[in-house]
Amino acid sequence: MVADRQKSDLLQGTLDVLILKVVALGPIHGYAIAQRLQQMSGAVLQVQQGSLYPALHRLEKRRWVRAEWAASETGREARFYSLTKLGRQQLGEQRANWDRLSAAISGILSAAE
Amino acid sequence: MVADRQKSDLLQGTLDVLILKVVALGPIHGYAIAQRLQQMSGAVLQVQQGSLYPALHRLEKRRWVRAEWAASETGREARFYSLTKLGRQQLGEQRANWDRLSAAISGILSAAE
DNA sequence: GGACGATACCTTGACAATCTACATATCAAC
DNA sequence: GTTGATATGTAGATTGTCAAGGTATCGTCC
Repeated sequence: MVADRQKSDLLQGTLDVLILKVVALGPIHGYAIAQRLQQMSGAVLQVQQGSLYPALHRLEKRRWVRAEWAASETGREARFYSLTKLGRQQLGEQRANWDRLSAAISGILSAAE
Repeated sequence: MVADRQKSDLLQGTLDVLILKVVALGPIHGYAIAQRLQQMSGAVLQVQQGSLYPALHRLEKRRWVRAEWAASETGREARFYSLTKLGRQQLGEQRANWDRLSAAISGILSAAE
């Protein structure tokens, strides 16, 4: 996941929860997930393919998502991912975790000098 | 940096900006930085020494912080870190980066289904 | 005197996630 | 027929963190 053109590489580990969230919005294939994240973030987030597919396989292995081949909007075959029950639970947990963490970090960064 | 007792390991790369921020509050030694982060975050963030010292050396190498030996509060010798001009600039940039990024992620995670 | 916990520094080895770059294939447009 | 978007995937390198260890000083408790 790249968050800046020049040089950024902030944030590791958040890709999973972002993917879970997008998949939770309805069955979707990998390529579209990346597009959706980019669009929803106002181009702040740009997921590289070399990050995306390993992440999807990771999530599938953990049974947080389920995959099946189906025809995409363009008529081509694509692997559609949907959230499992376990995945929905994970999404909840990790979302709470993100909230806690981002609040803690933001709090520190805005502390008065 | 550990954010959860059980299993967490969210967030990589944010340790640097957190350290820069704490150092910006005034010269401080490594051990105290870890304590301060833990305290300021309400125990959400716990920086391991194996993360802390490599990070400090990294920041020093990049000339974002400067280090010198001095006596700590307890009278013992310790390495006190202070922010350089470059470091102050970096802190500003990375803080802005964090704000952009966390806003983007939070926005996605709270999107309606 | 000796053990222990807190303070304070540090390194080593392994691991996990990401990035860059590459490879493949289909389809539409030109 | 070549380019660009769509769509999947892998390989190698890099990076940051973690777990685990080490050294040493200081105060306190027994």
